[in-house]
Amino acid sequence: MNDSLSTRDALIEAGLSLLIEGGAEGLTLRRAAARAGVSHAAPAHHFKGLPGLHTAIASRAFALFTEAMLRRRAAAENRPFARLLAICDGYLDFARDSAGLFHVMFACPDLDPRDPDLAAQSARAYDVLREGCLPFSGGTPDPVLEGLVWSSVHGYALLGPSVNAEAPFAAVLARIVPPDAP
Amino acid sequence: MNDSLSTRDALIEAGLSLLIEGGAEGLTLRRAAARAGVSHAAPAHHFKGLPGLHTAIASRAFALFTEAMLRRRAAAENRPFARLLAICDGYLDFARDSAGLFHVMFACPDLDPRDPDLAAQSARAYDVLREGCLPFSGGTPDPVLEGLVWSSVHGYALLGPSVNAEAPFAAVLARIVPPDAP
DNA sequence: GGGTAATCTTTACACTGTCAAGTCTCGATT
DNA sequence: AATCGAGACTTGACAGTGTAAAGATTACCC
Repeated sequence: MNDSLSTRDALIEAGLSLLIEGGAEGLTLRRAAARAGVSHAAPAHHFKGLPGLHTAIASRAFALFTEAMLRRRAAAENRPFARLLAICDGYLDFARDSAGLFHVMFACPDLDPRDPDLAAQSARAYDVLREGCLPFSGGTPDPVLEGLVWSSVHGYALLGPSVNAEAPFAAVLARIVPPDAP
Repeated sequence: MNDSLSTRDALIEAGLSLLIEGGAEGLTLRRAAARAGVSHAAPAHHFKGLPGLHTAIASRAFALFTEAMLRRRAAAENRPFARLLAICDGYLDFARDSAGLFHVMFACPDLDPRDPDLAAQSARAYDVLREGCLPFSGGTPDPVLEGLVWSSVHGYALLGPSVNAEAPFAAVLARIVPPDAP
């Protein structure tokens, strides 16, 4: 039984590494099974087919995603703009360096949106962003500001090189919230 | 020869309808070939494999995308904020109603970025957005503002329901550029 | 006319996800 | 303690995918 948990995790870990190495197209049920050392039909017992594996992987990926944002935030100055920018930089780092995971998290049409684990992990990630916005609305949540920041960084991450050249994200963010006073 | 052009177009048209009917997973080389009335290997002569078909379809889809934005803009009041909002609404309409096409245009990892047709059509689409931003920067282009608007509407389109409830896009846009005076 | 290039079909191959049936192990019940 | 049974996993098969090679057919140009 502990063994079963271990192969389930092994399958998720194998899927993560396949996505990191080979991008969005690198992940395959059979390849993940092979890398985990089990037969090609083993995943069907732990997940509901490929969509199930996708959502399990996305759940883990959201945890790594949150970690990337927190890591950046911890290294930033403790001032509102610097902190929010650091969070967004973590967002952009992850989207750039782990494009395969990012793709499964946000562009995979077969994720199970009712999976409680996935919902919890993604909520945790968004909470980081939300909390970074708080200082700009006097400590009480401002849904419109949160939606704007979130949409902006997400769109910026996906559009990528088309915008970056002429508009670094720090400049974009400075149009949304006031930069720290010198 | 005219026949060859016609089957090439028939393949693209078949791909478009498959994407509209069945979403991103509805498109298949073989299905498009069958719907176009040719054998499953015919597409290989007109496109470089599936990636080639994808970029050809994306090119056409960008034209429809531009059309959706222009249609909305034409029905809007001739005031800066109303026009830019209308353009963005066209953007969001298309992303919602033609999710399959939108996915191929923006989330397909195998598009050929050097295809001149695709580059031209996507540039045409972005020009609409850019021109909608002009009145807010005194008539001279403002790359940072363009990047902000573009990222915001794109991110908003993809994050979709997670944000919409509490933050309609009109409210989001009103944080970026000043609404029209009453 | 003869040849040539393009268009399309046929055939084959490796790979994918999924399903059905069988094997095995281990724990609980009687 | 023997038996049962449920879960984990394998094996084998199937339909469907993209791609490549090789052959047919057609249209066009010299």
